Amino acid sequence: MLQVNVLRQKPDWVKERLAVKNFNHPQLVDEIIALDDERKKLQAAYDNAQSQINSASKDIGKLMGQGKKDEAETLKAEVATHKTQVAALNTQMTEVEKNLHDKLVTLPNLPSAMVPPGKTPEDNVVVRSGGDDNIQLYAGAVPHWDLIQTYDLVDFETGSKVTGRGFPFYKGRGAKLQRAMIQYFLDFNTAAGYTEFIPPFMVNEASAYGTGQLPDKEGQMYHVTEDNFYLIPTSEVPLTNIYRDEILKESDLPIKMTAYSPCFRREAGSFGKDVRGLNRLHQFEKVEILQIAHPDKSYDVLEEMTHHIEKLVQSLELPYRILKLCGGDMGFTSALTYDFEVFSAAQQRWLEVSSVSNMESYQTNRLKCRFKDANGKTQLAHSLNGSSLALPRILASILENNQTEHGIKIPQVLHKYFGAEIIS
RNA sequence: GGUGAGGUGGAUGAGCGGCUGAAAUCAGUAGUUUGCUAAACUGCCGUACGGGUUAUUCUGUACCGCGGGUUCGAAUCCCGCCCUCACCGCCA
Repeated sequence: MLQVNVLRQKPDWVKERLAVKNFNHPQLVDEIIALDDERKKLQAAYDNAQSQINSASKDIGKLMGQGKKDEAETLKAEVATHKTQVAALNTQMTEVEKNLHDKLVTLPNLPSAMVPPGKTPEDNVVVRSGGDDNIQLYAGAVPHWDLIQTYDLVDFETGSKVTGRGFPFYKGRGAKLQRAMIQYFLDFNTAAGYTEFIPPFMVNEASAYGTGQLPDKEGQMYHVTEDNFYLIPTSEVPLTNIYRDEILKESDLPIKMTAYSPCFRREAGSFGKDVRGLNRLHQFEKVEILQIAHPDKSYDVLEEMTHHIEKLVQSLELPYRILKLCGGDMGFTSALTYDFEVFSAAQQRWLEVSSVSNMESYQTNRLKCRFKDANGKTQLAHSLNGSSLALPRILASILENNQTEHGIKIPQVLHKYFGAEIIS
C-alpha cells in the first residue's frame, strides 16, 4: 500500500511512475487526495465536537460534586446534542476512510527508476547469464516427465487419485533428492547469515492481508473456511508477518530470514504445456530468503540477495539467466524485480526458479513494520524477498540437462546430501 | 473439547466510574560527577490521525487484547469474540 503523503506531495510523479507499470487509472490519484482532504475535514470537526463533550463531562463531574444538579442537567442536555453530531461525523468518517483505503489498495507499488519500460515478458532485460544453454543431449534424451517415470521419482497419477491434479507424490530417490536440495539450500542461506525458520503453513486473515494476498489475490489461496485460515502461497507470508505492527531499532536492521515451506497455489486458469510435469503445481517446495532492511540500503540489499541466489544457482551447474523485469511484467507489490530462469534442455525452455524483489515500503506500510532512526523518528522499513530456490523446476532442469544413457548425474554440491552421484 | 485464572506502555507491574495516557521499578537514552570502568544523581523515554508554528515547540482526538453496550463521563461496569496460563480430557 502506498503512503497517501507521497501522493499528496508528488501526484504527477506518482502518475508517471504508475504509467510505467501500465496502470491506467491516473485519476485515482486525484480521487484519493480528494478523499484524504475530506477525511481531514471530518476529523477536525469530529475532534472538535468530541473535545466539547469531554470538557462538558468534566464540568458535570465538578457540578455534581458541588451539588449543583440543575446546572449539571442543562450541561447533560448540551452533551446529548453533541453526541448525535459526533455519531454522524463518525459514520461519515468511517465511510470516507474505507473508501479511501479501498482505492488506495488498488494502486500497485511504484516501479523504481531502474525498471525498464515495457508491457510483456519480451520486454524484460537480461542483466546477466551463466552456464551454457547450448546443451548437447544424447540421442535418447526425453523431457523430465518421462524421466520421472523411468526412474520412478514422482507419481502424478497417485497424487491425482489421493488429492487432485498438481499434488504429486515424490517417491524414493525423487523424495530424497528434494530433501537433499532443501537441506543444501538452507545450509547455503544460513551460511550467509540468514536465520532459519520453519513457519506455520497456514496463516490467519490478518496476516494474509498484511502481505497483500488479501483482498486482491483471494482466489489464488486455499482457504480453510471453518477456521478462516489460508494455506500459505509462500513462506514470505508468515515470515514477513512476524514484523507486523512492530517498531524495530535501527540496529536490528537488516533482519535476514530463510525458511523452507511447501507452497500452496490454486493457480486457477492455467493449462497446456505450462502445467506439464513439474512445471506448475498446486503444492510445491520452496526455500525463501527475506530481509527487512533500512530504506537507504534496500537496493544494495537487493543486489546482495541477487548475487547470493546467483551463486546458489551456479553451484548447481545449471545454465541460467537473470532478468530485470519490465514495468508491465512486474508483480503488483514490487518496486524492482529480478527473475532467475534456468534452462531445461529437453523442453528447450527457460523455467523461472526465483524472483527477487524489493518492495520498498509498499508491504511494510500495510504491515506497519517500522523502525526508529538515529533522530528518533519512526519510519517504514523496506522489505525484500526472493526464492532460493523453488524446487520442482530445479529438479526438472537437473533431470533434463544431466541425463545420460547411464542415468542422471547429480550436481556435485548435492552429493553429500543425496548420498549418491547418479540416479540410474 | 471442559473448568478456572488472566490479558495495561520495551519488560515487570499498580490502577474507589471523573483529578489516569496511565503510579512504581527495570531496561533504554541524554547529561552531571569520577583519572577509566562501575556507582550515584538529573532530564527524557508509547502509537496513530488532525490543527497552529516549524531543524524547535504548543495543542486537539483516539487507543489499557478485539468488537459492541451502559453512562454526562469507562482501563475501571455489562455482553460477545480472540489469545495466554493452569488443571482435566484427547492425542503425534
